[in-house]
Amino acid sequence: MVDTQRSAEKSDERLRDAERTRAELLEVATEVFSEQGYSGARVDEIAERTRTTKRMIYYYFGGKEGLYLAVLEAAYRRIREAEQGLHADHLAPVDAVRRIAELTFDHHHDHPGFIRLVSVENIHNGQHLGKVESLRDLGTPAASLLDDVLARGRASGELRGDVDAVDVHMLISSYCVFQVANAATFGFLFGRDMLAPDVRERHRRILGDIVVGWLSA
Amino acid sequence: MVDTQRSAEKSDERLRDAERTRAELLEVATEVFSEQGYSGARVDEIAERTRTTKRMIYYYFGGKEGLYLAVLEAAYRRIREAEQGLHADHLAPVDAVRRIAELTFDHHHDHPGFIRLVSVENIHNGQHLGKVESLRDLGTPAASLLDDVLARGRASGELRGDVDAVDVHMLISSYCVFQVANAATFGFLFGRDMLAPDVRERHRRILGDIVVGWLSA
DNA sequence: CATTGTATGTACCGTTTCGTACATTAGCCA
DNA sequence: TGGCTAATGTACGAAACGGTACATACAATG
Repeated sequence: MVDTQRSAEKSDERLRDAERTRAELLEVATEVFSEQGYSGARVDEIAERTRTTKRMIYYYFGGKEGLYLAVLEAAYRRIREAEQGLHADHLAPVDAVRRIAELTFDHHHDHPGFIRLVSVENIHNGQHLGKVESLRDLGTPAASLLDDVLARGRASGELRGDVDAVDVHMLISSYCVFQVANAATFGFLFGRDMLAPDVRERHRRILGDIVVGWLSA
Repeated sequence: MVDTQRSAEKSDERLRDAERTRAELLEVATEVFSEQGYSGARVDEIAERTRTTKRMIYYYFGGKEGLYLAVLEAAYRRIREAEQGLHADHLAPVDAVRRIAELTFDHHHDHPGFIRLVSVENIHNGQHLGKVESLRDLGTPAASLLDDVLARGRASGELRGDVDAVDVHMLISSYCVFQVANAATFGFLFGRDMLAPDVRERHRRILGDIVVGWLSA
């Protein structure tokens, strides 16, 4: 009844496939915007790097800005999903905060494109982000995860109780974001390759030490 | 013999003044580049915001990229000067590190344009920064200042001795840079105005606590 | 005060870049 | 299987943008 051309779920290589075209456009656009910034990105370049044409950008996203908004939304949505997969309730409070810090660290290093996108958006004062309604309160999950751990630590006396979860998150974020977003200039000024495996490993451990040290009662 | 038009030193309002034109161009360009990014900045807009014309950008800086390089160099030079005015050798090691952290914090908040410029440069992978020979090893002063304090602390037993000065500097920088560079997106996601005076004051104190806590033996 | 080179203004050019009008085809459904 | 619509390709246009040729006026110098 169904299934004329498409076999199972992964329909492969139809000439016309709205979903595939949209997805490919989005993927390539994410790369280009994060590499060149919003103004630096060229609509023609994005199109050339896909199997479709510029025409489709206007057909599906309305224009350059629409495409950028879609990229932002998709990127943040992916982050949210990653955060939701982060469980720490089976660990002792001290171990849990270190775990959260380290996983956040890894996540940032593994998704430099997203970090760069955030930098781009900040250059433009977050003016696009504000337009995407669906991203309101996207930070809440991350904060409440930390909040839970802090509460448990306070109760058990292992963690100090006078620290705000968002402040903790900011410390972790700032450290992780910097590693990726400022690797070029910091690396240049201090002759340090921030992405080298051994350097990365040390930074990771240091972050854990700092967070645990700060929060320990 | 001298002094036909110019009175004393601050010659005021000659119609032709190379220094003034150059300086004004540089100042406005710093603003525009930090507001719009490299690609987003328009040569015409920069010119319009000064009392001179686009022609002068090409006359003095060769072009858009030359102007951007000059902006970068001037901005980093200013930072270096600020750092050199930072003395901490009269303070006890623990107080010294807190002082350095807090002054760095203030400096970042007071010069958002520079921070944004660094972000812009990182989006472009520091490709321009590498072209400015005069900026090699610009990080050294900041690192050695911290290095001295750490050495004193290690000698007196007040600070732990197994921490690298550059790592300390990176912690401080990351925290300070994030405050300014990511104020828009972080503020939006967590509903927090990063630039509000009371928030700023708390962040400042927290940074000091973290650094001192980490380094204390 | 005449001369000369630095500094500046105007008008313009060629290219890039975002966006669109128009034509066309693939694939779903009756 | 034939028609209808969603999807796609091509070619082009208009404005923006970086850059430059040419003309000119100011100011230091002898």
